[in-house]
Amino acid sequence: MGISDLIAGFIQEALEDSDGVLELQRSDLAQRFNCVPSQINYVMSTRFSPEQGYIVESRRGGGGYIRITRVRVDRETLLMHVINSLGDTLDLPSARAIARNLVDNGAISLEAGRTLLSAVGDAALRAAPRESRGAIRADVFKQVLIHLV
Amino acid sequence: MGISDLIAGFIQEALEDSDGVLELQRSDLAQRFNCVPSQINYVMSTRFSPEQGYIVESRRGGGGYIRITRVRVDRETLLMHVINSLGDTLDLPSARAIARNLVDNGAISLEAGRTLLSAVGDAALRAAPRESRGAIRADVFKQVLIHLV
DNA sequence: TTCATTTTGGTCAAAGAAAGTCAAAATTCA
DNA sequence: TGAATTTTGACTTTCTTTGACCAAAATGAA
Repeated sequence: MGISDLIAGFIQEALEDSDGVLELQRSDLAQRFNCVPSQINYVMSTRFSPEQGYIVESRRGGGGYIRITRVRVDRETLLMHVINSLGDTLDLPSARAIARNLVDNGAISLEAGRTLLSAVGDAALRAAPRESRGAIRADVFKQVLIHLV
Repeated sequence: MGISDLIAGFIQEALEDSDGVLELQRSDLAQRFNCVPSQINYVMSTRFSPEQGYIVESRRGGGGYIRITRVRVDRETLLMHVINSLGDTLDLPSARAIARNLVDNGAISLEAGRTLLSAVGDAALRAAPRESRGAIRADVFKQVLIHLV
């Protein structure tokens, strides 16, 4: 077990204690674990990605920080299920149907549903080449859902 | 948390109390927070800009002052303003800044803001050719906002 | 009135304080 | 062994703090 796992473990415990949100300083943490600061970035991107249910925000400069938020898991399963069922390409009618469903289920808010649909509509993707529109639509759709988890 | 944040916090509280307008003296404030006067200018420009919903006026000389006014614009106007200010192409950092602002202003919900950002992120647009990404990002961003108005 | 002085606030650039990126080197795993 | 993962560190970017110098408004003396 490497140092990355140690750091990840430490953060997860701290997240338990602090009930889901945690703010820390990159260099502090690096010192505590005796590693270079950039290793913290590595840990963030490999173990605390949105796909894994975390949101990581940060700020540079004096008084900078890294904030990690664990998102709740209830609708996570539902959303994950939907995400995993999506293929590499997606047409607009299907997108509409899926969004409608998620809203009806209460998995996402009406506002988020609308936002989602306007992001994958024809007007939004008009600058994209025809042949890759389906793929882009699928990517956008997935990304939005992933980040909503 | 740095000194700039302290100062900003102090001002915001004072604004609450005084119901939206506040007049103060640069050197007073600087003394109170034990910093150089120009730091006040820094705080003004980074935390009380018009984009963030404030008007800052000032006057030099004897009896000089800095007046901060919090302005409340209705969300429709604000959204329209933002939409119209967008160009044909948009980079990710700018998108982030704008979204953050809209959320802070209460013009869109946090959820919608997140949704918006994940829709224009790199992962969402990876299937789009590099050279048209900026354009697609701008289109998506605009469409989402338009539908949120 | 006119002009010098004083009292404010403004600008800008340099220095400092975090965090981010990227790719090479090291290590681990299949 | 070869590929994937992890560890490092040089370099970059962003945000903050500080200070030297500038500009404008008020005030009072000539």
